Amino acid sequence: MVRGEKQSGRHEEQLTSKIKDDGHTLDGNLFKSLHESSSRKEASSPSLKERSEMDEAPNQTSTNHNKVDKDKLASTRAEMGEVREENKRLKTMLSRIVEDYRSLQLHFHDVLQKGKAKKLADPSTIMPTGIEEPEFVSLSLGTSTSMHRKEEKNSAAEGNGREDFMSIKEEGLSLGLSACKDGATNSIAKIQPDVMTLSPEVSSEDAKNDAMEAADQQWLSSKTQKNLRNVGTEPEDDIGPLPQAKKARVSVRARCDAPTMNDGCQWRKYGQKIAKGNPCPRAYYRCTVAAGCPVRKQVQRCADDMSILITTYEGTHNHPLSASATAMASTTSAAASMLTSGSSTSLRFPADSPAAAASLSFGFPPAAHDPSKHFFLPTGGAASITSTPSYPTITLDLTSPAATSQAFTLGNRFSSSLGHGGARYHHPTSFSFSNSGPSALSGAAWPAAGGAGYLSYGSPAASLFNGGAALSSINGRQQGGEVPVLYQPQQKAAAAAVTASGSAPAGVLTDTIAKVITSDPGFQTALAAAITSYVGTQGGNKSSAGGEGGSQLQGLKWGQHLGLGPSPSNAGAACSSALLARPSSTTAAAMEQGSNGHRPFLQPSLGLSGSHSTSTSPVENREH
DNA sequence: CGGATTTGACCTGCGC
DNA sequence: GCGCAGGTCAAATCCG
Repeated sequence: MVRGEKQSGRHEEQLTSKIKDDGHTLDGNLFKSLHESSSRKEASSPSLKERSEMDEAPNQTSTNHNKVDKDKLASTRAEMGEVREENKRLKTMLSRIVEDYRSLQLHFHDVLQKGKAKKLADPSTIMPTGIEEPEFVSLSLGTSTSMHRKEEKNSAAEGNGREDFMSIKEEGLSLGLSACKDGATNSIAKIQPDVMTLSPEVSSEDAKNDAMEAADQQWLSSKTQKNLRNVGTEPEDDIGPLPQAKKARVSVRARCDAPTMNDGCQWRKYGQKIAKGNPCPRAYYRCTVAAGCPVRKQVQRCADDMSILITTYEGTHNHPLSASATAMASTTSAAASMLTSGSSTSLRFPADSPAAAASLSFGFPPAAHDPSKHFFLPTGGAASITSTPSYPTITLDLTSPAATSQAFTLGNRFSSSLGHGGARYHHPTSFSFSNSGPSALSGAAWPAAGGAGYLSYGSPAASLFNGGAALSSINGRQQGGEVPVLYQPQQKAAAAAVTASGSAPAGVLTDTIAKVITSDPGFQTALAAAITSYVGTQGGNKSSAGGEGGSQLQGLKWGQHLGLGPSPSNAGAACSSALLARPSSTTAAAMEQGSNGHRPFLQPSLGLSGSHSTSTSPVENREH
């Protein structure tokens, strides 16, 4: 009896001390234990009372024992009273802590909402470099986040709070997101909860990811050895020689009138060379978004068809990316990931599939590519993946020589920079691409976003996604939001917007999308990376898919859909509805309101040309 | 005047 | 070892 009380008292002491220790940093376990202990005491207290009352009866038979027992009883009751008081105290404490926790949570959400509102209201606050932009996404092109993971291990202790924070914010986002703990690489990221590194982090692929990282770092190392004065303090310098591996490249072929495709990043030309077998010079660019960013790109026109621009990306951004650049980075990252992980996915549509017939028409003659690794869709119009063994490269072919009549032109994209007089030419800021059907949008929008690696899967879903993403970026940059409706979830809107014919019926398309998504884990991973690049940047905020469905898709839901969702049709429907979402700047606010203040699925693009006097891509301001 | 581009020179890797 | 090709550097030049 007394022993039970003592035990109970000890338990309370432990609890009290724990509460004192933890203060307001209350976690779920503490909540649980407090609740349990309280209820336990509630349960235990009456039993003690009953026992003491039961003990009272025999005490009346012996006066000797009576005194002793009465003393015991009194002391026991006194103890019980103490316990009850302590119980009350604990309950009060618990409720206070819960209250504090909830008010903090509310305050936190308030702050988030205010920040978003500010950002939406004042586009001038957009930081082109992304340094102070809390919703940028750090993406690795063809690399994993193992570098970050290493640092996570090192700073595991100090990262705990942050991990809790992320877990709160992301609410179980399980698409391979990991908190970006750039550590030395990006100290800013440490204090930016929304800065994340996206990568398909499948545990079984950790080794492969590490290999990729090694490849990347080796490349960086070799570069920095030669170029210490430029990037002397860059963290890559600290990385020593690493196992032999080739750096993955992602090459993009697209019809583009402009000298370069604009991908949301800032590039500086550092060289030009006439490559063998091509009269057109190859231009070399390096990313200037952040000092020392190792990402390079090569731009060259196709010798066979001058209208085709071949852009090859390589390297890993060491800085957060704007939303528009994220589109490129995420897609190319996924493509490179697929490449280096050995996944040679080829999505094949049924021969009679309307999706196959009506969608991807950016086929490319096999002879023009390295025949070593080719993946073509059977319908002729196809996305191709090229991988050269010596230098692993994925070629994303977004060209369609036949569909010039359906050229899709996105003009005046950088009206802001043009308005500032930064650009002398109108044409470089627009581009036209040839495609057909809904995927035409992806083809057209791809260069706008700077990449659409998922197209390499030949999936209309991916195409649509990238189209939507890129279009959202474009729309986000339009002044006053006065942009033509390019694509909408509704089939009617799509038909009205896309003058090109050949749109596949939405239902069939959705069906195909569902099949594609559910049948190919590689695609799931890639698509997940792309989606999380948008969902994830919202820090786990519920994202509205917008459009007619208006379904709110959290990261978790995406994970469920993309992973092993219970229903393939659900997955397809969910993805298609989300992929088709096109929140223009004019509708973004409405969407936000219509979804309990949650942000739309696709955010307006940020920081394309920013405050730079010239356009995002300097080359665009000049004629070669 | 500062920043971006141009362009010839230089470096490196690879094949013969 | 040599030549070639790809890639990079950096001084000169251009441009706003």
